[in-house]
Formats: sequence, C-alpha cells, structure tokens
Amino acid sequence: MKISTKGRYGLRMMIDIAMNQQEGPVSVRDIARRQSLSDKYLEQIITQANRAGLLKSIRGAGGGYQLSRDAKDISVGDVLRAMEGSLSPVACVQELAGETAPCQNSGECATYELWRDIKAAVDAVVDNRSLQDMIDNYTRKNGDREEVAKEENCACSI
Amino acid sequence: MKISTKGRYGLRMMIDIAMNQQEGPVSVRDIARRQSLSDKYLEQIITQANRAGLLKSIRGAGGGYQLSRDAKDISVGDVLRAMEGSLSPVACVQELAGETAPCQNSGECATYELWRDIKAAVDAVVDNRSLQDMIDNYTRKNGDREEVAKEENCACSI
DNA sequence: ATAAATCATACTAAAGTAATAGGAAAGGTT
DNA sequence: AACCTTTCCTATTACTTTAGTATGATTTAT
Repeated sequence: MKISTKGRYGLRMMIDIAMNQQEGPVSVRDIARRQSLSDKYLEQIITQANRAGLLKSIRGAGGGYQLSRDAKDISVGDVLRAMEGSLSPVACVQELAGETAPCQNSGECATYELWRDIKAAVDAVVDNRSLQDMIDNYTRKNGDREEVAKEENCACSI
Repeated sequence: MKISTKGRYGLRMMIDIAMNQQEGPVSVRDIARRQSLSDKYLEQIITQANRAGLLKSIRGAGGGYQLSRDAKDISVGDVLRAMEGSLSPVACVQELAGETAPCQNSGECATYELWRDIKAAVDAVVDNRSLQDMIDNYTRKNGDREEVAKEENCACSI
C-alpha cells in the first residue's frame, strides 16, 4: 500500500513547477537541482505527467514546462494517478473510462464493498486537494522562506 | 498503492476460518482447497497471522487454526496490517508503537498533511469493519448458499 | 554554429512479490 | 510402537516491479 517514488517525486515536481513558473517555463534541470533528484529519472517522470496532459512543454533553449491548467484546477489525485495509475487497492475496483467498474463477481463477493470503500476514501482525499492547496499549506507553514532544509529520502520534503 | 496477494489471501483466509471453525480447528489444507490457493503459500500467510496473535494453533492430527478472538473483535485493519505492515502510503507517516509518528520534517513539509490524511482515511475504513461484518455482508448477499462460483484471480472472491 | 533544452528508447541493478521445496516436531489413532 | 496428519521452520527460486543510468536525436533561442 505504498506510493512509489514516481508518485512522490512527481508530486514534488508539480508543486515545484507551480511555485516557479511565474518567470517562464521551468526546466527539468532546475527542478532536479532544487529537489535533489536525478535529472534523468525526473525526465521520465515529467514525460509521464506531460503525456497525461498536466503540463505544457516548450522545447529548445530557454524551454521547459508549465502547468497546463491553473494550480487550483489540478488535483493531487490527477498527479498521483498520472504517476501511479489507479489508486484502487485491488484490480476488482478499477476505474474504466473514468467510472468505477466493479468486477463480475461483485454480486456474491464478501470483500467487494471493502475495496470499493477504501478506494472511495483515498479518492475523496486526493481529489479534494489541489496543487494550489499544497502551495498554500507550504507558505502558511514556512512564510516566504526561500530555502528549506530537506530531509534525505523524505517523501514529503519540498 | 496495491494490496498484495498476502493481504488479499490473508483476509480471505481469516474469513474462511471465521466461517468454518464451529466444528473445531480449521486446517491449512482445507482452507487452501476451499479458496483455491497453494497450500504452501497459505502456510506462510497463516504463520504470519498466527505470529501477529490473530489465531490460535492446535498442532498434530486433527489440528488446525481458530480465531484468537471473536470475529467481531478482529478488524480488517488488524488482518491487513499483519500481512502488509503499515497501511501508510509513505514512510513519513508511520505508526511507531501504535501511534502515528510524523517525520522530523513535518513542520515545514508541503505534503505531510496529505499523507497523514490518506492514512487516516484508509485506517477509518479498515478499523471500522470486523470479520463478522464481512461474514454478515457475505450471507446477506448469498443467503445460506454453501458453494459460490469463484472468479479466477479475483481479489474479493470468497 | 552553438548551447540549452525536450523527446525517445534501451538497458541494468536491486528489491520485492509470489510462490515452491524439503523436512523437523507435535499429537492423535490404531 | 508405528503411522498419519498436521503445524512449524527455513531455504531456494522465478518473476515482476522499482528506481535509476545511458545514449543519442530533435527543437529552438542566441
């Protein structure tokens, strides 16, 4: 039941872009430096977010990435699903074309409702929190401080 | 964010024991037959549940396992945590001696509250559902039918 | 031209998952 | 006492996923 590095790094990356895109597109290199992540690994991650439609890319020198929508219109769920795939705990409760598709056995199954409810509980949290909310939370906690000590291997550090 | 086979099989196993322990201890072999699982793999899983204190074992011929407590006093959370370890989505929000221990960075962290809230949402579901609730749900859906068609590779099938 | 950047794909090492295997120990039955 | 059933214990293996590295092509501003 863990979120992988792709999901965690991907979320840090998206927040980083949201916070730094005011003066033009943000490059992979800059994000990697700020977040202490591998350039090349981050490149894979950003490609995935880009293909999921969460970013706009500008190629060539001076290029980089920007959010495709306003930070308040991109949810944490959008980001995590782009990186992790479905957040469902089991295959029997998968979304199919945006809708939750129960498995064929669900009519007799003892545990179907359990998995469905776990999925719903996770979805409720991640879908009601936008990148803007994450930034607001950050600035509320840190004021306008630019640099923040980063714990090594800390999933939440940004 | 998936529950592994250990968690899924373990839960099916515990429900199976709860439903079949009236006439004495339930053997690994019988559970494996009923649930279409590998004897040897199930043995590992049941050992883990036993060591977590969820079962009582009776050795020797005619032996097997029984729940250590009443089915209504064993939660789905007890079972899943015994099999999966913590249900926290990240290491920063791990329980330590029963309490949720935030990581040292949590005071400045943009995402700490997110992970904490996901964990809390999952915990709320699994801790408020007992094995007895699972059985009740099953019998409500199936009546007293003994045999139920089992979907291959279905996480919820029991 | 050159440098800075995205884009694309292939490869690899390490870890975790899902089993399989073989036997020792305990306890009931004959 | 011999035998069978069952839990208990540990090691091994095959497979998959994760996390990252490597190489190079393409695009574009200066």
